[in-house]
Amino acid sequence: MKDLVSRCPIEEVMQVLSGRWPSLLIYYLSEGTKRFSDLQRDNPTISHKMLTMELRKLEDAGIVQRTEFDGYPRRVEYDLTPAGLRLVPLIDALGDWWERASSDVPGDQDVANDHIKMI
Amino acid sequence: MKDLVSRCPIEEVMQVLSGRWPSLLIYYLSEGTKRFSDLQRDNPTISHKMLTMELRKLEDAGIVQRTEFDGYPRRVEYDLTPAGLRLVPLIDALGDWWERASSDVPGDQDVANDHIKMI
DNA sequence: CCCTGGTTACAAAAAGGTGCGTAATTTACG
DNA sequence: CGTAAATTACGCACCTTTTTGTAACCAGGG
Repeated sequence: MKDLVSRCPIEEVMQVLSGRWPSLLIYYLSEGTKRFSDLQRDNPTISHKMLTMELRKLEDAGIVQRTEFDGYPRRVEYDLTPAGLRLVPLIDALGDWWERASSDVPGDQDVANDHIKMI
Repeated sequence: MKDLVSRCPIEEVMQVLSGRWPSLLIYYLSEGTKRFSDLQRDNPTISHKMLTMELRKLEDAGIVQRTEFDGYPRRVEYDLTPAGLRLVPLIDALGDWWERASSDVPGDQDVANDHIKMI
């Protein structure tokens, strides 16, 4: 999904939120300040490279604040920006919508009902 | 983004909403019933393969209703389901959030401000 | 050599595009 | 009248592009 096709804000948000990681990272960051290695522990299946790339993307989008500290083992902290914090409930609302949609569709034959609300 | 990593509803919604097309298709379908060829006209850059695949995905997710009519040239209609309709305002809220986030970040050097609200 | 956070180069995998085939019926043409 | 073409919504096979993973390397203090 390289570039936009419609110059509309919705397509733009989806461009940054699309993919497996953005929402997960935002969720874990909503718990509070995290370091690179914390986020690696939080989602063990993300590759090193993906984590840096996704964090940069979120930083560029103004969702995540990156703070670098000088020091012995170099230390970098990540937080949600105020805009990022405002985004959290919107993402939660999508999760709630999905839970409801999965449960009240009658002929929903798939495993949609054993989903666990963990974000 | 093949399979899930966290069994949480948010990751699941993002799996179906991720990408360039889902939000656009939902937007166009929120205008009312559309046929395959209508949707092709609405977004001329989507390939027919992508369009069928994305519509199937949205159908499987319970967002889109597909109705096939017998006839001379076969006719198929697509609508939003009730769940799909409930989703629309949530997506709009993301667009609004993005517009605000783009405008009130001071050091935002990119073109975020000339975005046009069209969804 | 270790640590943390990161970059780079290369390879694998996934996403996406192109074009052809198909159904059933109408219309167009010689 | 017989035949060919057009229409609509795809499925399939093949190929290119984009994304993601792997692994190796870098910095600089301990």
